[in-house]
Amino acid sequence: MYAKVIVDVPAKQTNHAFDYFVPEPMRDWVAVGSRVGVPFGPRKLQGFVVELDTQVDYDPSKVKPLTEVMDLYPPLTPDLVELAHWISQTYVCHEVTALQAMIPGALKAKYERHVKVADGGAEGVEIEMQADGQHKMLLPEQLEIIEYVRGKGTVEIGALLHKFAAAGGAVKQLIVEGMLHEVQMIKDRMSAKKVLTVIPPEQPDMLWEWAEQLPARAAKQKQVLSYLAQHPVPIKLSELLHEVGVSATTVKSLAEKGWLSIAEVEVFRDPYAERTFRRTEPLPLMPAQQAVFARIEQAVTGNTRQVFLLHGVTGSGKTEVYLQSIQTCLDEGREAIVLVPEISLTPQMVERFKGRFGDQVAVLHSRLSHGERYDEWRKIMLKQVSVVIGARSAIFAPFTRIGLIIIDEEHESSYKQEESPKYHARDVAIARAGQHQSVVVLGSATPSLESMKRTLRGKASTQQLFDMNHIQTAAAARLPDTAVRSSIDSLNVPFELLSMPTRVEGRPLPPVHIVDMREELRTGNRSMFSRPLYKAIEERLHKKEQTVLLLNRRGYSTFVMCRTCGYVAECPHCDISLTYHQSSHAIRCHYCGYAERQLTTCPSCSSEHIRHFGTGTQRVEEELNKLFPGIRVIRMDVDTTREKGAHEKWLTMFRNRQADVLLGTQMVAKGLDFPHVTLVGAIAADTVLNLPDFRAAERTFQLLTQVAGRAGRHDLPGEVYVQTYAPEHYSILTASKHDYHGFMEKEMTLRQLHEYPPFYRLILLTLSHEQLPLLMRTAEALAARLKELAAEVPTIPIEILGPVASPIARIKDRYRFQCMIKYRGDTAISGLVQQALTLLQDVERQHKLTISVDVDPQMLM
DNA sequence: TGACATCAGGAA
DNA sequence: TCCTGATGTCAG
Repeated sequence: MYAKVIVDVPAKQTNHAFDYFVPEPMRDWVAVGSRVGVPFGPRKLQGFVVELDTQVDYDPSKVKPLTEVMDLYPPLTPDLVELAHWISQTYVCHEVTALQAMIPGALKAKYERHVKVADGGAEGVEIEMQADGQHKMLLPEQLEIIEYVRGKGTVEIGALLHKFAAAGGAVKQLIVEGMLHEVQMIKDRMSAKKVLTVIPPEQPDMLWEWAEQLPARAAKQKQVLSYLAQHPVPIKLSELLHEVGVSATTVKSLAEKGWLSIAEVEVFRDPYAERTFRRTEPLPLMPAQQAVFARIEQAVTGNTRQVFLLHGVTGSGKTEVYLQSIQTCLDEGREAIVLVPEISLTPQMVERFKGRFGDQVAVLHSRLSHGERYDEWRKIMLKQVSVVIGARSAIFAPFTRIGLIIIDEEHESSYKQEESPKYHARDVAIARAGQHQSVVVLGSATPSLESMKRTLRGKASTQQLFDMNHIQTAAAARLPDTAVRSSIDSLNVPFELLSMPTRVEGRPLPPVHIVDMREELRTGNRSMFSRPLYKAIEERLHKKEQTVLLLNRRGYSTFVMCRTCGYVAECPHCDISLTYHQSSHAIRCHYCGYAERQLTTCPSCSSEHIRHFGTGTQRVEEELNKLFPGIRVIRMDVDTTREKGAHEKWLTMFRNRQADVLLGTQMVAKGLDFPHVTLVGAIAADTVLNLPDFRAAERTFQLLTQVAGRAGRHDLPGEVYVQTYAPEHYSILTASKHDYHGFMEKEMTLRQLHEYPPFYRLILLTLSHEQLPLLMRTAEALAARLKELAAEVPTIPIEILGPVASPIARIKDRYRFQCMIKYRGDTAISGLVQQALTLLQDVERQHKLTISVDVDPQMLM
């Protein structure tokens, strides 16, 4: 039997499966999805089995055997292996990169090189016979090294070199001469946590008898035996010691007598072990919820692939619909995956799922430690759970019978991974649903334009409006050979729109007041709080109600500027201004980590009038304290929530009304639900609007809608204040009227007019290199090649834009240039990109030029 | 990617 | 002639 293996070398030349022989004893263990150790040239590497076969095309005499199987159970399912291939094709990345993204970081291979004393080598003698018959004298330090290694068994090379650094090349020489044998090891970064556990005998009654046999002075041992006789179940050693009040030796001596056994038992690091979740029952559904649920239920029980786009206003009860849909899925004996944006994976959210499904739920998010994350993942793999809730990468949960995939806040850009593989979890979800014939529910109060457009397909009236651009599959067939090989599809599945236009129990959406900050300035208010918002906050303080304030950090300046000459501190390695960090009194670069002391004088004009603009939230907090002495403010931003559990701590405090104001960035806009919040203020609603991004209006609309949704969700009515310098902008106007459709229509028209997604698709290619001329030449060559290739596919209009300097033209002393491919239709053309990239292969390697490909980019940086 | 072979050029 | 660094090639 042979295995095709993708090896752990992310390079173009090795981006294909290699054949290995599977030795007889391993056959029962190796499967598609197994992690294996393989010899690769002179090295030993980790790889993933992607196929098993009885024969090979390659010269069988050159095929090497697998050296080890890393796991008892393959960490990937065959469908994930197939999906990895689809991802590597669709998003233009190496296949290992995609495979690697599917397993927890704890299983990432760590390569270690060890040495041991060679068999029969240097058996305590000073003279060793060489193969060529020569006698060689070993130097004293070499002997010392050999004795050291012999004593330890095996020693890691780095450690050995370090210890015997003084002996010069002695270690290396010993390896070359064959005295020391090199062993390459592949290790996991993390292993299952094991705990010493005491296991009572099969017949607990015996314990009493044995206790009798013990001499009277062995009182402690007797205590242990009687405890176990009363509780004849396995117990952690540490727990037993604590309960009975004895030492480990006591228990060990009992184990030596064979009366009980001590074993290492795997345990799960459960981050929620300390918590109990109040069990909840399904709530009665409102008519709109009921209608939506019925449709989903029908699809789930019908076992068909179907993608629903659920448009539900904030507070319309989407979560309850999710919960009941999952229940249906579980009743069908299938599993469910729930994706939420990292930022809204709050304790509140987890609580709702744990409350309904208890131990059936695994939770995956970035705040877990490596070990916790690994253990949650293993629960999924070992089928101990059937629901997983997590951020983006939870889409790769190794389930085998997926019935339902839910993506909450479908429009969130955090579903797009910014590093390779640059996949979009929404599209991966649809692809995976195709493999399992499962249902996908995309939920949002503000569905993305991409998703919205896909609900309109095939409807004549809207088709006209939005000019659906169907590319026939025949055209796809003429694409460059590597275009789409996989049977998986994701891009051509139409969505069905479901909607829940009202809040539960008929609660009104809160009124939104737009405050024109230009007007405030004109009438002499230079504070960041407008008079209406100031009054509103004052009123809440009076009535002991709570306020949520949102400051959009993105696009908000935190730079350092000289007020005399206008000098702005910039990073010497990147073309970006340095940001001020109040906590460390330093100014630093976001991209490369460069930092310097806070300036006291201007390096350009020596003026002392330096203005350090602190992070936006800090400034707002200061101002709040100044305006409302004694106000209790909780500030939530990257600085205050870095610590583990900090997020939860602040929110609990706010819920318990230990603060009047919750001030924060994006993270306060998502999914939070506090009954006493009656006022929501957006301090600077239009900061995003000014970014050079075609999605700026959409982002602004989404954010305002989300944050407005935090007010008045319970019995107390709420209101919202939006401060802006662009009060007439349609994204702000429509958001203030809760008018999603109005916004959508306007934005669709504009996107089409300007030839942006979702009418056109984009692929962003970014090249970077230290030397500008070489970079520019290469970028030009790439663009030219792309144009050539594009001309060969006349059925699809493909436009090549650029090359131009990237918006951030230099990062870490490397210049950056980008090309944009813009094309119509829903056909993947990544094959074309792959072809063009082969042209640059040698430049890439020789001159260390890097190219990054981003299919359907979310950020155009 | 990284281990190794091969080659060119400088120092001894 | 040896050593060093650059460049090229290959991996089952």
